[in-house]
Amino acid sequence: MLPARSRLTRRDEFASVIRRGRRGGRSRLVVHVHRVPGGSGPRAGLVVSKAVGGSVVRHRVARRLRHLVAPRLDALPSDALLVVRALPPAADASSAELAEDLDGGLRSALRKLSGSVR
RNA sequence: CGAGCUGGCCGGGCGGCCGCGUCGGCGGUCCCACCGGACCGCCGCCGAGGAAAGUCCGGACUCCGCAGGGCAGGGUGGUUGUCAACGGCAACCCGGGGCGACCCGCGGGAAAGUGCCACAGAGAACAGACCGCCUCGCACGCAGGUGCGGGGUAAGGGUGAAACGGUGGUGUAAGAGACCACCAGCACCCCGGGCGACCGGGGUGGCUCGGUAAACCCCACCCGGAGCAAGGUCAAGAGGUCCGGUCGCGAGACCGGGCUGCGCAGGCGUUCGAGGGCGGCCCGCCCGAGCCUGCGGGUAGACCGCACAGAGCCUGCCGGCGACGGCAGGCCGAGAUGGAUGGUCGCCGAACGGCGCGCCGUGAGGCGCCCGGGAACAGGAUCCGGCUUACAGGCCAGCUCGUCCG
Repeated sequence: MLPARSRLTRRDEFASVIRRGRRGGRSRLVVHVHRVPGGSGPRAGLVVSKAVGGSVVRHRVARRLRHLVAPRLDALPSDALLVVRALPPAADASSAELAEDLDGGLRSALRKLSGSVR
């Protein structure tokens, strides 16, 4: 799972990643990636709002996403910040389905990122 | 064996691989004058619920206040206990339901006052003559009687949740607690029992009095306010001011440091006193030079609180009908802060489903096998005691009623 060091914790970091980062949307989730100079390893955060479901459902979705994000984090550059925002259909999706959407969202966000930077 | 009542408990299990958080230990790297700290790795312990939920009560804890008194406001509502406390719990009382085990009750006062009682019905709260019954007068008629008008009457009919006690008799033109007996009910008094709510018995009285207080209200008792974003420490901070330095002829600009903690506008006020203590108001007392409103701006980071030896949990004994209390021994049980307790695979698996197969039974159906299926409600966030609500299903104990056998 995600060690504490590679988590996003600050409110303004979340805000800037969602606001200024590159988006990759899928039906069950949205991936935001932003590069901040001086980063010491990629970090990630999750957003699961009340629209997704009750407390039990939200926690289940967050746990599954955490497990899915962890191995994919190594593939990102060390100055990357990642935010995965779950949408209501994620509530009753399996881990395999979430993985599919995560990979797809990540791919298109990274493509936009490399296009804009260069 | 069937039907039921009550109480308690559990609420998916096992394993492989990969992970997360707190704490502890060991090792390494780095910072450091010291104390110590940061990061990494390995090992070990522990790591969601019976409701963690709703946030409905009660407390612990923290801050504000403590000079009071009155009014207002809120809460509770049979009694006696129990508890840190409670609107909780226990036992009992009363009323209602059930053959019973048991269950249900927002259970003070309606004879202090006020309000409200739909529809139906003639009439609904100082009752009420629609039909009926009785009687008087007049008219008609030989008569039984009929019609019109006046009066008496709550026994009967009909309406209603409810029609102003019930049954029998005396009485009367017909009737009526008008009177009498018994019964029910009410008020008061006496005796006995019980800590008490209340129960049992007797007497007297006028003869009878509706419901609603989760309508106002009355009575008794209780109640300061805000809440862990409480609160504390540190850091940062916009602006102001002072000192020093640099640049500049100068106005000033920039840098560093100290103190303070913002700026602008408007209003009210400084012994004719705003405002605060004071929370709704008043009186009183004390403090007293600032306070209020609008606009703009800043902060919401870290640590402590906070992971706690406690109204703690488990076992046994004792007291008590019980809630609970006492004593002895043992145990230490999550602590995150964008929020850990998981992901994935395999095996086993309850409910449930199947024109499936076999056996038993007259039958509804039951049992076994096979196949499918794959677990309810729901996750801490300062901590406890309760209440309420949600919940697939399972287990245990005690008790009641019925049937059969002995």
